[in-house]
Amino acid sequence: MKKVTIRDVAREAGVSVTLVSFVMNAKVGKDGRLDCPVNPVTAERVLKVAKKLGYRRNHAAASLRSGRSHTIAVIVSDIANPFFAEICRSLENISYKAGYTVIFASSDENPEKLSRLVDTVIGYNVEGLIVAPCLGGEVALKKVVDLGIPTVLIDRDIPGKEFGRVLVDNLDAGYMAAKYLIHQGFGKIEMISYQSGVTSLLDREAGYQKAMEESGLHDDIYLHRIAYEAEEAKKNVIEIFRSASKRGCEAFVLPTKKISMYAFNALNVLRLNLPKDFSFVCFDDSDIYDLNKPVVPHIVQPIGDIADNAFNLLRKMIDKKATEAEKHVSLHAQLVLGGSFGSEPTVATF
Amino acid sequence: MKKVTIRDVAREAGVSVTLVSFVMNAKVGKDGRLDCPVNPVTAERVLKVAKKLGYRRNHAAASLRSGRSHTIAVIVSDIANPFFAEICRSLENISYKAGYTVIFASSDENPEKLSRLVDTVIGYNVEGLIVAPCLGGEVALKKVVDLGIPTVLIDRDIPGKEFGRVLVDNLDAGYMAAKYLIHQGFGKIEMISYQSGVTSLLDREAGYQKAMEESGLHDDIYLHRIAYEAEEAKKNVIEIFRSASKRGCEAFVLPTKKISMYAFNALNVLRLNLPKDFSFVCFDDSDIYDLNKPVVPHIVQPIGDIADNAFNLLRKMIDKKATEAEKHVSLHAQLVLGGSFGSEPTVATF
DNA sequence: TTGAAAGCGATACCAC
DNA sequence: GTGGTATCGCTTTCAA
Repeated sequence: MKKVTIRDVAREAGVSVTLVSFVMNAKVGKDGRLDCPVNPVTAERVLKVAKKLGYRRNHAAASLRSGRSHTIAVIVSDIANPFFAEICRSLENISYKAGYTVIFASSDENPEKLSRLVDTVIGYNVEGLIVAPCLGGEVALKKVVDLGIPTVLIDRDIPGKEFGRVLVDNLDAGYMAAKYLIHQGFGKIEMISYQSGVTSLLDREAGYQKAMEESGLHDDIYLHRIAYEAEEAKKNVIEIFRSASKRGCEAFVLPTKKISMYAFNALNVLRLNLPKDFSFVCFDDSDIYDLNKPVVPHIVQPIGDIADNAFNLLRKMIDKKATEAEKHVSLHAQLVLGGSFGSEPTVATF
Repeated sequence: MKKVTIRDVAREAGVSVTLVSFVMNAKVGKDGRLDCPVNPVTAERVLKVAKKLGYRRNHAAASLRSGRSHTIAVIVSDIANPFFAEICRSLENISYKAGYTVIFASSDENPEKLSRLVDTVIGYNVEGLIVAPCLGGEVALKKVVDLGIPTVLIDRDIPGKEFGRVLVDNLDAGYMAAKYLIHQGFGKIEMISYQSGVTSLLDREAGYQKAMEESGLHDDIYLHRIAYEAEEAKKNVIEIFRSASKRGCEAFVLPTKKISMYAFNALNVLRLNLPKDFSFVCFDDSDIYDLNKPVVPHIVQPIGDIADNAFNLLRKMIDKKATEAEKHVSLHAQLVLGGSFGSEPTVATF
């Protein structure tokens, strides 16, 4: 079966290619009729022929001629990370509804790959980019904005006036985590973070500290910094837990999913139990948070909101309608206190 | 900053567009030099000019003219499902290395959306498709093969001679799960599945039954079929567990991650413990399998292999080099017995 | 309301 | 080795 072009349709319908083009690009108005300068009867015929022949617009040709691609690119730092996978799912849905096609790619935290990906998607004439930058990605992204391609940053920030931004307030998230534990009556609250913190982590740490200070617990601030490498990190956390009760520690803020997993592992190894020996506020999502009794409080990023805002902002930027104020969106994280697979989560905001 | 075309490069380098095209499409041979009929000195100059001007091939134009897009589409049934997210990640990596760009999309188990997605990607002149079909996706996919677009099925099978297939042997997977428990000395092994089973589940059930029969446990086969809806399913599973010990049941095969989660939930609700009261073999991946002591045996699909095989098969089909025998790849699932975040998993095959 | 014709930026073919 | 040019399928004036 060979390709059906606009000419085939035109010939078969007995009209010019122009007419066919008009019809194929017409949007259906509110009254259900096509809003294009074509006789409705003719339009109907064209539509029928197109369908009969199985015509499909050749995107390459349309894009080449019009300069528009109705395509955006989404580049995340790791598409296998459930957080990013969810973001991609949402973005794909939203874009699809808005008539945009999405090209996804994963930079795998590699600035060089990011740079080549950027070249590729530029070649696709994408109208805009949504990027979760990897470390060192500044150069590649500078290139994109220099070309005048609207770009929205998510998850991580990097400098640059032209970027749109949809970021979660991580200071607030860390603050909320600690504050919740304080409200529960705990005072000796410790936090376990990484040695080499990225901005998002540093912000969460700052939030924890702010909450502690605000509640007169300045002297109880205890911030651990573990190795990033897994085996080492596991050991570090076990050490921290081994001596924790001696210090009178009652609760932990665990600012990433992985750190939380290390903590659960340590509980296992030391035969400790969650509500009895310690309280946790974890981050992100895990089956184990839900299956614990009671549910482990955890802080999640509003994935749907991130995707919505990122796409809408990008569209505004594409249409050159984004004001400077709109170009920086800050979202609140949420504290999840209950609910599990199948049930609506119980959400709180402090 | 405006676009740089091949003509700009040609003018600046003082050569014809043909030359530039040759150079830009040349592959670097083993000896490090470009394999194209161009004077190396000229080529060098062209390359330098192209770089200076920031030339990037216009993909739409190239694709329009050549009919090739170096693009494949991957359509999964739910991109937020970690299994598919991992598949996508692997596919993106492999394709990228092979010089292919991937368009991802998610049909969200909706045949209509699948159909529209198919239309869209066909318009992109994709050279091939990798699809995890959703229920009712037959029609849309028939359209694709009718157009002669090479298509590889993963995860689920649907009829059709033209499809390539990379599927996991689910019968084998179910067999392995039951066999492992039998080897552990259990006899009263039950399985919890859904009422409305898709093929993959039915195969796993058949595998369980085969293993039981083979070991002379035909009379102990007990296959529960719970509701698909979450709240209902949760209750069903709790009921099953409540009466299980009275029946003398010792172990369960839990053929999906969700069913496994319901089972863990039931343990919680009924205050039962895993090694003491029952043994499980679960499916897929979950933090909770790893954090249990000992690790909960679980069966995983070989994601990397699926992606590798799917892409390689697709390439062969694109190049029309796939024999009929090669068009059906069957992969073995793996039984994971140990290891957790940061450590290599311990894998066994029966 | 309709149609003819000019390109968009690359590649492919053919001539030199 | 190198260059001229028709062409891919569509959108977009512009004219009728």
